[in-house]
Amino acid sequence: MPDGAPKKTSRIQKRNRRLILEAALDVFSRHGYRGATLDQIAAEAGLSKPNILYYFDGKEDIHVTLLSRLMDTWLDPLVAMSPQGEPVTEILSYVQRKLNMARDLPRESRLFANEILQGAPRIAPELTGHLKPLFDEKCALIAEWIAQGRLPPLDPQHLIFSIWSTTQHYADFESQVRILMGPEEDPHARASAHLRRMFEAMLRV
Amino acid sequence: MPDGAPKKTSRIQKRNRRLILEAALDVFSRHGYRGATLDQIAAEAGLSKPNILYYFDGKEDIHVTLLSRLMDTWLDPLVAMSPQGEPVTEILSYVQRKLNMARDLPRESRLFANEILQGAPRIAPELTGHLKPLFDEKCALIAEWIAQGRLPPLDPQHLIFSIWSTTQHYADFESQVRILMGPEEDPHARASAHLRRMFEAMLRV
DNA sequence: GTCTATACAAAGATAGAC
DNA sequence: GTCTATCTTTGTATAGAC
Repeated sequence: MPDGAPKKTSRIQKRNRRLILEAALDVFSRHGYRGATLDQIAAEAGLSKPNILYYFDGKEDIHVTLLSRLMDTWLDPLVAMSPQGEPVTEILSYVQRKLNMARDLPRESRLFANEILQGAPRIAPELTGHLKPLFDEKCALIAEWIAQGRLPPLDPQHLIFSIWSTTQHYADFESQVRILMGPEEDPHARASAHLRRMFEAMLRV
Repeated sequence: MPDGAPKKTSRIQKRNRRLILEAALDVFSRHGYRGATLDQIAAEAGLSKPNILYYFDGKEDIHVTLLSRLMDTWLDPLVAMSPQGEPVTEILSYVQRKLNMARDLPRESRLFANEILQGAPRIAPELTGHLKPLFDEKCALIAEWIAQGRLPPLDPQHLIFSIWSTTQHYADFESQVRILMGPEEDPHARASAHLRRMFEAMLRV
């Protein structure tokens, strides 16, 4: 492409790839990698199975494409935790953003959960390459806040694990939560209040 | 069986059923229901595939048998939370028992996580029948402690969710934790100290 | 009770017409 | 680019000998 010619991805191609990835997110998040079938994805996308394979090299290609494209969105709330802000506020806001994400993007949460649960066979490189540096950076930030006496002495790594697990629980274990809570007027609001209280208590110097 | 005749389960039958369930726990917890194959289970159990199907009616039969047999063990730590004890001690002990369980029985944790994650299709009745009543009972106990002023006003249901999620995280998301923590001398001890501090802070009146 | 051989179904992928 | 038809592999389950 010497003269900067476009990659020739037509409008219809973009649309179909988007349709496929949207359907795949649905199916993979509900059934896991092995449990998902191309037939289901094709049916949900409203395309034929061979047509799916015209746009992607195969089932695994669809899966890794999905995971890669969603990784940035998934990490956004942590990226937004800023050295400029007030420590307790920053962390409590992070908890809220993460909980909102579990509410708004439960399929994405379950997609990642399925993959990690089975040993992260297809996403380990992304974790090492993208998540780990970000994780280390934010742990260092929290450690600095502690050193400055702006946070009580706590374990930055395990604090982040606790934030992840408590918030994602509402997406990943939604079926169990629903069975145990019964019909609830506003489940998100109660969870939000609970987590704010919990982490507030923990972060008090 | 009028005269109380034994069910005629020979020693070898018991042994083989045990071998199969042990192998199945391994395979199902690593790959999920759909991802697991009878070939793998047979290979790990050291038996032939048809022999597996002599002892169980099929793949699903093995799976539900596993889940049912493990349910009691799984709920033990919560059952042990006693009205007689001191509230804060009882809850902190529960956290520790649950964390120990994630360390000692990670396969069981992942088996349940896989099932819940996919909507609990095969275990919903057990959840409704066994887990729900126990959950309600313990929520009522915590609510009583709060009413007596022995605990701060917190949300019993979400407190239990937070305990489950933070402790099981170390089993269910072990692959991610390992990538992020690197080689660790005693990961369990650090997690244990962190969770004790966190829930202690939260439970302080 | 256990095995070999095999039936049967599901699912990933390809061929080739249009 | 999209389809129908089909190949191939894999996986659950059964038949029947021993």
